[in-house]
Amino acid sequence: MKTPAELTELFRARGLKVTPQRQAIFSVLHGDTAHPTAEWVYDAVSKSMPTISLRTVYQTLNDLAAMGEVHALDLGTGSSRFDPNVDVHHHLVCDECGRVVDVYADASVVRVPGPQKHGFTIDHTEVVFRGRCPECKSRNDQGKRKEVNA
Amino acid sequence: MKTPAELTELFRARGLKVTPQRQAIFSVLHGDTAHPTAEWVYDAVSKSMPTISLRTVYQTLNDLAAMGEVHALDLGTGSSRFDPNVDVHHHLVCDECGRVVDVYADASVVRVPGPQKHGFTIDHTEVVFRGRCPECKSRNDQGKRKEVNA
DNA sequence: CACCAATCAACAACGGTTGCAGATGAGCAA
DNA sequence: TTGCTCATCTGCAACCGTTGTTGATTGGTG
Repeated sequence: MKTPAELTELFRARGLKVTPQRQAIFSVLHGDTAHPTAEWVYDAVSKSMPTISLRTVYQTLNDLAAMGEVHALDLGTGSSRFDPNVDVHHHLVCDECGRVVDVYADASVVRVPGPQKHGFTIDHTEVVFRGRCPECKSRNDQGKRKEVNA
Repeated sequence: MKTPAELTELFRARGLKVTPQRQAIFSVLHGDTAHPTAEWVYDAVSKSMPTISLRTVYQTLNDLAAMGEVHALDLGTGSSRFDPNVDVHHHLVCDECGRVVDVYADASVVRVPGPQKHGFTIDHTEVVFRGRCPECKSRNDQGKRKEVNA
């Protein structure tokens, strides 16, 4: 994603005001790879700006999404995730804790066979790899051992 | 998905009662390819059984999902879709109207490069092709013509 | 430096889904 | 068939993530 300074320019260029709240959100997002929820961003920004409202966070995240500077993801983890990485990429999701990591893989090799297209125009292809992250795996192993011992 | 008769057996085998409500839901789902929401199933069942509650529909759909007889899909269309097709397959989604159609394509050709796995174990790969269905395309074309003429 | 639209925070509303409590009825035994 | 008992059903309220609304506040332009 763009730097906070670049986003500041972009907002100004669009006639949007650059408030301290928005700047705080820019800097929280910058370099983030954890695919945060709105709530998570709210908590993070609240640390340095306790008076910010969750509503403002949603507003700014939606503005950024509308400008294409972040992507909103729905990965079935309950709430939307916001992805500051706007390069073409895919996701690896832990079905247990919801952790999401970026994956660069070539999805153009999967094609819809013509007869199955039903006349659709396909804009893009999303690939979601689902499984377990190492942390959840080891937690499960402990659980299993306990069960066996019990 | 299994036939209503087979599902009846399955429920009985599991000690679950087979109520008229459940049977009505089985027969609505059987052969359905539209990936209905709970609300849609509720409306359909209500036609023949006007007193059924939405709560019961959710309950039965969740039971079926827990038994693996339907899959719950979250495709970012607002509400969960229930898919009676439990074969391995993927989906083509219209970003405009939310229509979903099944796609049989080999996704095993997309792999996560080892270094990007972060220690995850990958259970399965979901591919979502996004675009426009023919109906929405033609509706848009009309809109565009109007704009141009206006 | 003043003005006014844009933004803010707090609150209520919203849609989808689930928890709850009392009424109902499926399945079993006699 | 009849009656018993517990799972299920229904209707309602609560819940969660998100968005609309409102008056108060604030930033940027002239």
